[in-house]
Amino acid sequence: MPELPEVETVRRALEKRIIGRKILAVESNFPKIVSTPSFKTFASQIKGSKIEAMFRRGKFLIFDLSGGLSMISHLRMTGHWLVTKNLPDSKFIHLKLKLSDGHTLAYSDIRKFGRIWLIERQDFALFKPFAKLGIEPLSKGFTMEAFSGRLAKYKNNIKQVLLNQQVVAGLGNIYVDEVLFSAGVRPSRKVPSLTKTEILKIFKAIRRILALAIKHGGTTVENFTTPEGGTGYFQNKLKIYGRKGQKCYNCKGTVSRIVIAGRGTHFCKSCQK
DNA sequence: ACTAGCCCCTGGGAGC
DNA sequence: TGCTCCCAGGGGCTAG
Repeated sequence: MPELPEVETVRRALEKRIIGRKILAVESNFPKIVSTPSFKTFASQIKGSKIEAMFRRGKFLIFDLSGGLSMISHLRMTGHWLVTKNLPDSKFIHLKLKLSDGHTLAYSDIRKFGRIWLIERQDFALFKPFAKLGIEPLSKGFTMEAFSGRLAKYKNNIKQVLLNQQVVAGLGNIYVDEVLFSAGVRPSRKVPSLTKTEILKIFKAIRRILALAIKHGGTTVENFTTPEGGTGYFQNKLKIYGRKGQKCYNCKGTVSRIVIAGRGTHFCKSCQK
């Protein structure tokens, strides 16, 4: 499932290959993939525009287009972007953008959870999914003060709070488990029970693990691939996620799996207090 | 203002 | 082998 490091990996790969290209034609077999505006409006507005820049905010990808428009994409569970001259014939490809250099920029999504939006750049502030988005964890604004200040609002368990995009933008199920293992904190711990030292450990782990995961091109579980069709490498570095029943790397214990907030949650009973 | 529960989807694994 | 059932999972939405 694409989280911040996977989305950043996609952004970097796309940036190298599509900036400066014009969108010549727009096609879809599933118009609902475009959330707003209507697909018809979307298609007519982006046709002929040039892709000028690419950004990421949390798990959102932003394509800045000429004419003051931004196309925004969220991959949710199984979304992919592909750039290719030989597009495979796939029922999972829901959007095809023919580019001026002969490549097709295509969006594929098995479960169709992902969504695409088109907004006027001047209306960025009105774009609802961004309005409540939390701190960008790799930005300068992500300080221990800012982080603990955000946490102070919540009484829930730390796993659920870290999954909440209003607190820190971009963490998902895999990296929350990895962060809490690294920090030695049980996912079920209520936020008010955390000591300052524990919060500091979580804070540092967030930055360290996300940066490391980006360095390794993200994590491929389920079916994350880069726009070139390659996989990430961070799955080989996972210390706790998906390791139910296996030996903890830190101690002789066994990795446990429980469900918190409807998410599979992995932790070590002896290493995480 | 925060929290719980439901919903969207499909491939794949479990059970028979 | 092949059928049916059920589940994961991000985030939007509604209700409490």
